[in-house]
Amino acid sequence: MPLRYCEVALPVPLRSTFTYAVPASLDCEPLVGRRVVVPFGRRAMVGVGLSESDSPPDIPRIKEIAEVMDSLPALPPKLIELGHWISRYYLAPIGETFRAMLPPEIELRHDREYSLTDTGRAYLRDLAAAAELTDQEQSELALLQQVDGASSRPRKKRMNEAAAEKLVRLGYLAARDVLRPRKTRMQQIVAWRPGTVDLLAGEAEKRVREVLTDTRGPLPLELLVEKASVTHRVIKRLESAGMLVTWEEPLTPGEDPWDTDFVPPANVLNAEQKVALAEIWRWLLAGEFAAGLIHGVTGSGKTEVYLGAIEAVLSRGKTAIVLVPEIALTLWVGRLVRARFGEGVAVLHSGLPDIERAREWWRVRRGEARVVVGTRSAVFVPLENLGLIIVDEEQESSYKQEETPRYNGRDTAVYRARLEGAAVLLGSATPSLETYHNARAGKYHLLKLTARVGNRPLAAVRIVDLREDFRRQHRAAPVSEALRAAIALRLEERTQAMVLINRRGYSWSLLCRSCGAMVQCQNCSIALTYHKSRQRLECHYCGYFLRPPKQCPKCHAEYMYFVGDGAERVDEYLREQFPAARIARLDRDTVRTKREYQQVLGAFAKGEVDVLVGTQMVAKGHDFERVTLVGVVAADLALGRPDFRAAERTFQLLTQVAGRAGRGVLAGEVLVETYYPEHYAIQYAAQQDYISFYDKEAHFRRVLHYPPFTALATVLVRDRKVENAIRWSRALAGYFAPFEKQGVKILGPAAAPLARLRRDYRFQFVLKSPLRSALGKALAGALDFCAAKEIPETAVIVDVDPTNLS
DNA sequence: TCTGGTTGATGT
DNA sequence: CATCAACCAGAA
Repeated sequence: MPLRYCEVALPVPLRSTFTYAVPASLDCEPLVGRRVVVPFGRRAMVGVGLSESDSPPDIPRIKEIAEVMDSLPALPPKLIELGHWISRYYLAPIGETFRAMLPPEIELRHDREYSLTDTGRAYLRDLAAAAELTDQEQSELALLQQVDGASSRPRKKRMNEAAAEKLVRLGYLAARDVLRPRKTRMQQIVAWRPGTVDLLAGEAEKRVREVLTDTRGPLPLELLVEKASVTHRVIKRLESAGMLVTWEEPLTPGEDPWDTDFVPPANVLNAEQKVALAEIWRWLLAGEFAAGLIHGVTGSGKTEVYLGAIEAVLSRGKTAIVLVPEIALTLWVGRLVRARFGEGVAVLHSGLPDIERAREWWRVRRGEARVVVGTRSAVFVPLENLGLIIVDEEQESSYKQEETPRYNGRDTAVYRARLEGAAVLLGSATPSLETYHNARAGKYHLLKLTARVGNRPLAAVRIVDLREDFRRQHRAAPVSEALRAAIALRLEERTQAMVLINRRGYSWSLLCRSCGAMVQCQNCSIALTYHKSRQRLECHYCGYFLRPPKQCPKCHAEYMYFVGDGAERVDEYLREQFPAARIARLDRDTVRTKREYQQVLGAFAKGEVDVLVGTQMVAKGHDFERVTLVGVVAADLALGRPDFRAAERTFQLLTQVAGRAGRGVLAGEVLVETYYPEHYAIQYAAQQDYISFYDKEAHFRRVLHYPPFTALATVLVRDRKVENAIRWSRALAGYFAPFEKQGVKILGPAAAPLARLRRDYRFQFVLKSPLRSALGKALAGALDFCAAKEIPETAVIVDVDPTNLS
């Protein structure tokens, strides 16, 4: 038997894999796809086996694999292929790429369960019948008997694992890993005891009864407390008075107690939805790769089509992945899917504690789940026999990972579907330019949903010209007069309003009137944002903060003033204007946890809040039936920035937020404040006209050589020392120059948009090419060039298909 | 990324 | 001459 060697990918930021010898004890073990523990430098590390070979590599000292962690390979072959692709396409270190695909590294308690095979049973009979046995046979007999007995007696003794594994290899035993049954979290359910005499004293107690009998029925304790707005003490008292019955019920994983009052919507499909679904059925029946874009206006019921599609794949015996852009949505969508398909639905996202995530991951790996709902990283779940991947809100930039490996979950989904011969369905009300372009070009099938559920009209959008507002008022209030009046009207008629201001903090900068300098972060060269409640200036990139100085740090003049209103200021202003109104703020400064977020939204949904002010967060909420006004303060903040996606982002945000108004029977109105009222992104958003927006924007992109007509990548060179950053980027510029002739346009090196971030000086190249292959060649060579010129790999960050140019 | 070894500035 | 942090190379 020749020695075997195994290529192992280790989670270090290096492009190479590492070769280890396979010890004799692992002779017959296949290692590809399995996680192994190997000595690396001074410590042990967990990596994954990528390939094996018999020929010794040309390396002086070769160490041995210490241990194999999984008996079932963590990664099936298709996922290994996917990992190689990501590493190649996004120029990500191979080990870090594979780490992103593996389950979190906590060691779950696997129990290995053995059972007798037919040959094993025969062998056991032979041994038992034999007159004389060697010591070896004696112990084998004992072991086999132990296994045989284990099935009848559940309480098993400790087993000699090494010996058992040997019998597995000889074919006498079959082994499988079972996870320890999970400790199910329990929740307390409270119900009203039927027939209890009504002797209630307090208001609170009456509310409890009402909730438990008339409006809801039995509820989890926490939810009851919330719904009836009472304290736990009230419940305790009622319980000891014998008016309540309580019992425990298991809590479904990934579900919060507050989620339990969920009623799945009725699923009646309209004509368009039926057409879309029929089309999807066709792809599934063909059984080969197909990609589709489902373009449906807000509120058109894309989700119903998703559910129908999942049902279709499941009925063909295949599995499905549903990707959503953020954690909050996994819960929402997860519940919908689970309500429809029951067990066999796993929810995976980075917000879960590692243990739970690993447990769900292995549950999926062992084939115990057929549908997985999750965020970006769920595109890697080890589902086999994959039939469908759904990417909801495909335009969301959160699908792009902003650290290595810098992959895009949506694009990875398309590639994975191709690898697995599955269908991929991208859904959006405002598709990204890239995706719609693909649909137009015939690469994706295009499915349209143009009617809103219940045929509700879209809200009317009114554009408020801030220039005109200023001319009349001659002072800039945080909120335009038109919006102020509109809010006043809602307060009067007792409906609700939402105000979106896409800037955190009180003011976005502190400026010196004397010298014009802004107070900057000392690590990041970015203006510090003033937070009034915390009385300090904060850096939103690195967390640095300081007391607002009285004097200018540069010229020491005492003329500092705050410029630019943020959410905190708008909130304060509205409270001044409407002292009687109930106003709540929703942004990263007021809500830290998911709980708080739910609470604020919950209060708003229940009508306990009249006006909700907040950042993007408010754009994502669910249906609020009594919202009749959505105001967008400074809608054009993004438009002033030198970002080629600014128009697209603005259009998407406005369209999305406009969809928030008029969800119920009351008609809605949207007010959009802007200094560029004639800008096409704002005009078409007001008209909710995606196609016209696409045509216009596509035209610009084509002329200016931006995606989807040009492949784009950024190369960032960074270092603590300016000299290094400059020297290295000069050297790289020399390397890139010849590629101009091959159709790659090189811009830079220039100071990156964030010229200094977390103490690093940053210089950036932007590479463009109509030919992706040419771009790829230039990039791939760049890293080799760096290695040759002793430019540290970690100083160079390549971002392929960046979502922003910083 | 992590680790350990080397170097040079600082202090007694 | 000891101590420490900043810097650098190497990991199979």
